[in-house]
Amino acid sequence: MAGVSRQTVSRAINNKGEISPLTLERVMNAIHQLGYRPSWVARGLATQRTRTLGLVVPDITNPFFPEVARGVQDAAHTQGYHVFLYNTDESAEREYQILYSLAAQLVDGILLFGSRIADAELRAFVEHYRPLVVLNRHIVHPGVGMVLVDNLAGARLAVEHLVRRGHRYIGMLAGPLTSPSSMQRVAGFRNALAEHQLPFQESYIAPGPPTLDGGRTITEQLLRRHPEITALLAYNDVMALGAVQTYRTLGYRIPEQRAVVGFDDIWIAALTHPALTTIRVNKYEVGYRATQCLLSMIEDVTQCPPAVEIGVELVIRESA
Amino acid sequence: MAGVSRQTVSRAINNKGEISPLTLERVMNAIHQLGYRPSWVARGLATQRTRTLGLVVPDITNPFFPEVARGVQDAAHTQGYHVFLYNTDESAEREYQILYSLAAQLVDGILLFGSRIADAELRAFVEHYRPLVVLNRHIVHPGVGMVLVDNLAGARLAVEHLVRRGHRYIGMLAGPLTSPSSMQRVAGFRNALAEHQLPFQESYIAPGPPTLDGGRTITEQLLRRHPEITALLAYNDVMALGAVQTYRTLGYRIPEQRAVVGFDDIWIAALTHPALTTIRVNKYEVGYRATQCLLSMIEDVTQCPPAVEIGVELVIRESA
DNA sequence: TTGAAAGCGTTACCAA
DNA sequence: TTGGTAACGCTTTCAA
Repeated sequence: MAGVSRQTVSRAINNKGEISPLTLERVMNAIHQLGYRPSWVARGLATQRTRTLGLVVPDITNPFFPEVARGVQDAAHTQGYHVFLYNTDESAEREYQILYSLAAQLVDGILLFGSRIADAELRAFVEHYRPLVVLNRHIVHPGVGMVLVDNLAGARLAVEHLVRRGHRYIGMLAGPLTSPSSMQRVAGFRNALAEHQLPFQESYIAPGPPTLDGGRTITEQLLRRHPEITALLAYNDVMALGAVQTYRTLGYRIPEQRAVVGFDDIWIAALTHPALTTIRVNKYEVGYRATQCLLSMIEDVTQCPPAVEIGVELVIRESA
Repeated sequence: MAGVSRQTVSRAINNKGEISPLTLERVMNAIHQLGYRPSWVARGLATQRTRTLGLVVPDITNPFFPEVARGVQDAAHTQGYHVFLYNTDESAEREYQILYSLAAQLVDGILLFGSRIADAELRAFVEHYRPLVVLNRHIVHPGVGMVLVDNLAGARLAVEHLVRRGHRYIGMLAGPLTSPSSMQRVAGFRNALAEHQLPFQESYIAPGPPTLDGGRTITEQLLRRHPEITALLAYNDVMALGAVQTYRTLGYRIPEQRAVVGFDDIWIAALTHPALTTIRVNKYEVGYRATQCLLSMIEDVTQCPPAVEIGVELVIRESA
């Protein structure tokens, strides 16, 4: 319709110069009139780039991840990238399936949050496939980006706050032992207790599933074994909510008799009663900066900074 | 490596018969050893099908949508489809951008939730593009699937419950006037008041943004204008939470003096204090069945049933 | 049961 | 500044 070769049309669309303003205009007109849209697929085949990212999370229904996803989407969108979403349900097998289905030249890069797969395997994957960004794991390897939440500092902030409120016997509702984030928060908790020379026994740290119910039952156990404990740091807000429920049904007043600090500051934390004192993690930023890191690696594998650090903040509300 | 033509390899991969068990095995062995994965992109170009869906929501951060998304993912996954996620932020312009970027042969079908685009435009889009499923909109057109939540029944259930609790003056915190779901819930509210011959004024229905803050301020207004109102039906749980907050800061006891019923039954509704009495919408089912409908249309445009109906249920907790 | 050739819609490379 | 030709990696069609 514009009377030019398809090559010229290609030049017009991608406008990387080398085309006269006149033909450019003619081509653009034709494109408009025809409602022509270049095929993403054909382009992908020709360039070996799809401008597509894969976002892999344990469960988008987990209140931590929607905001992360939003950050990813927004960052991806500014560069014209599309985002695939996947849920692993914490299953390593499912994670493998997803990873290897993505390996079929579907995406240019992957955001892998809450991964269960071993470091070595991830390295191998990256070697003959595409760049990857992981959350809260330390894997130094070209093609692997890291986003690290300052979990150590977060746990310390929480403990310090509790100490200031006069608590001496503090327990921790740890998450799953397989979760690196949980292990980091536990480490921070340990350090902080030691720094303040607070009483400590190994059994002050009680691991469990990072759910409401997990929080409830672990709190009961801890209460039975260590009635001296008056304050709890939870692996995440959901567990903290469970702890609050247990304390309340047992008749404890919060925060006067028992105190609970959560972690993450999910949206609900401000709306419960009592509202949760917690360590805020900027989830949107996690997603946004992870994506920036990934995109820069897609341009050039050596580009991503060694690690993206995400700060953390104490939010004082009512539960402590 | 298997000593056969690529055609035979193709046959082996797609195993639609016409291949001897022996060669099949030889090919499969080679595939395994080489770690070969057929290119999604090349396949898409050849078949004009990407086995990919687009999920468009206002905001994945809105607690209604993660569960919907999960339903979509799960349904898509059973058929080997991948899912793109997009946020419109309720902007019609952004919605257009997304739709037309998807029109570049990227996806085989689209799930459009919370759309702001006019019916006619959607029909036009479907005509020269791909099938589409919409939520809570009535568009009868080949290639358009509908998922309809029974908002009318939901509002009736809520009003009946309030009446049973002795309320006569009932107001409604409506959502945005542009939202079809909100309008349906308002219509159900109107009907129910009429059925029970309850007092009604047009200003008993107060529209506002479907946010916590919207709920708060609309409740204040309503309280000032109509102090006789003792019970509220909210467009969604978030607004209901806002209403609860306003009532509590004003010193009303809930549910003794003032009652609030929400809508949707988002995850948080059970965890607030008081826990929210609400109308449950099975969000996972919305996503799952919408996707089933879409997938059947992708196979054959005439396949989707005229409308997928999603039932609704009264969940009695503490706020009413 | 297998293979050869063409085609899917773009971009890359080189020549004009 | 433009166009011709050859990829890109599959599937489809038809012939052997």
